[in-house]
Amino acid sequence: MASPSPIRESPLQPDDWIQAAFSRLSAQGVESVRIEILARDLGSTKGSFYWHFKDREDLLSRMLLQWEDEEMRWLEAAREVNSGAAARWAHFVERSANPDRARLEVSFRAWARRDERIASHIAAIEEKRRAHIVSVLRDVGFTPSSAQRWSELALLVYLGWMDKATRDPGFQLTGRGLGEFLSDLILAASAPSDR
Amino acid sequence: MASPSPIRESPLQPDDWIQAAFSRLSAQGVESVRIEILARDLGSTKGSFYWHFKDREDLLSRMLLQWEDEEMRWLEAAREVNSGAAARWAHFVERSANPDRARLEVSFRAWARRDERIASHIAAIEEKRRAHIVSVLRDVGFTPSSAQRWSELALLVYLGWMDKATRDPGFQLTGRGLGEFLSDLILAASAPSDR
DNA sequence: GGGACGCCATACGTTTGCGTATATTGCCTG
DNA sequence: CAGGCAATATACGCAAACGTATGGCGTCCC
Repeated sequence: MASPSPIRESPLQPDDWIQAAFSRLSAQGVESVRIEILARDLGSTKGSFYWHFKDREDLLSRMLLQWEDEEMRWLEAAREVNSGAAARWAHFVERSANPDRARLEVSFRAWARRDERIASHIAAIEEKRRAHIVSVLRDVGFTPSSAQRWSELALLVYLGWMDKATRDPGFQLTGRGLGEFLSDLILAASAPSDR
Repeated sequence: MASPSPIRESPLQPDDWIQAAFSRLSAQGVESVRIEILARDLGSTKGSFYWHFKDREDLLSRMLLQWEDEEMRWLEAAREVNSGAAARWAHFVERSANPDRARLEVSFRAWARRDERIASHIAAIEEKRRAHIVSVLRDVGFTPSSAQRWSELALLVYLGWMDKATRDPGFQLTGRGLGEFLSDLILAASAPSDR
């Protein structure tokens, strides 16, 4: 678990540490991101770590920044795609339904619950995601207010799906995927036209 | 945080320790359930703890059992209430929407993600909860298969709501409550009659 | 070929938490 | 009022992690 290649040759980059830390974070939560463990995973020692990072906090904050940055960039990019609403929706759902990504996000969210700093970053991402969904729903003909309401619901379903999918591994396989859940929801929402 | 009354008089009961531990678990996760911290919270010392418990594992497993037991009992009882479906639904939602309960459950779920043992207990509760929702939906006229589908969705919304409500405290207040979310969902589900 | 510096290893001191072992205290009972 | 036991306090040894300090080793550059 999380020891990708004990054989190493060239100098370790900060990003190698960050990747190893992501791996731990995903699998076991922030608490398990331990410097000397990462060092073992990378076949190195703390000496290397403290050369690249000031301390553990430094690592953690770089992790947050990197993750947030990627999420934000993706959402930016997804907004500017000018294919149809259906395609933009599919695009969003496909990325969101990725189990590895879900595991990582769930771990960030758990972390956020114990650290106010993290929580605000999560909130920002969430808000951007919601705006994205709203724009898709509006393109499909939802009224502004119903787009708001249903985007909130869709996000709750998304959150719930991440929780469940990351706890029992069989869920994504045997059950229905996130896409189907959200489709059901949106179809139902579209049926009574407004409300 | 979590130091209810540093003044103590009569002998500490095992349950006092368990309650203090629940408090920590809710606020900061399992990792923060530390014997010597609980002792401080209770104005006591480890000596007392190890008289009542074998070790930390003992405490943790008793916590799980107690929580599971209460959830299960409640669900049993809720099933046998013979008021109308609407009342049973309201009953369920009211209990589920409790923020403190949500915080505790969310912490158990995070714990479950790192411990297979816990996960199976959570799964059992989840399953029972789903059965309860299915029975309500059926009473309201859903077909068996649509009751199944919509119960799954309702549970995802529930999970998502717990996640969100426990991360930003303003959410339960300014936004809509869990009840409204679920009502929207169920109303939408009822409209196109079947599917 | 000898510094200088980038990168890592090792050794150290400290804190925190676990679990055990051994007092200590207060009450209850004979 | 002397034990005895329930309940807790204190003291200890141990392990994991942190962060620092310092030593070693290769490479490049003059």
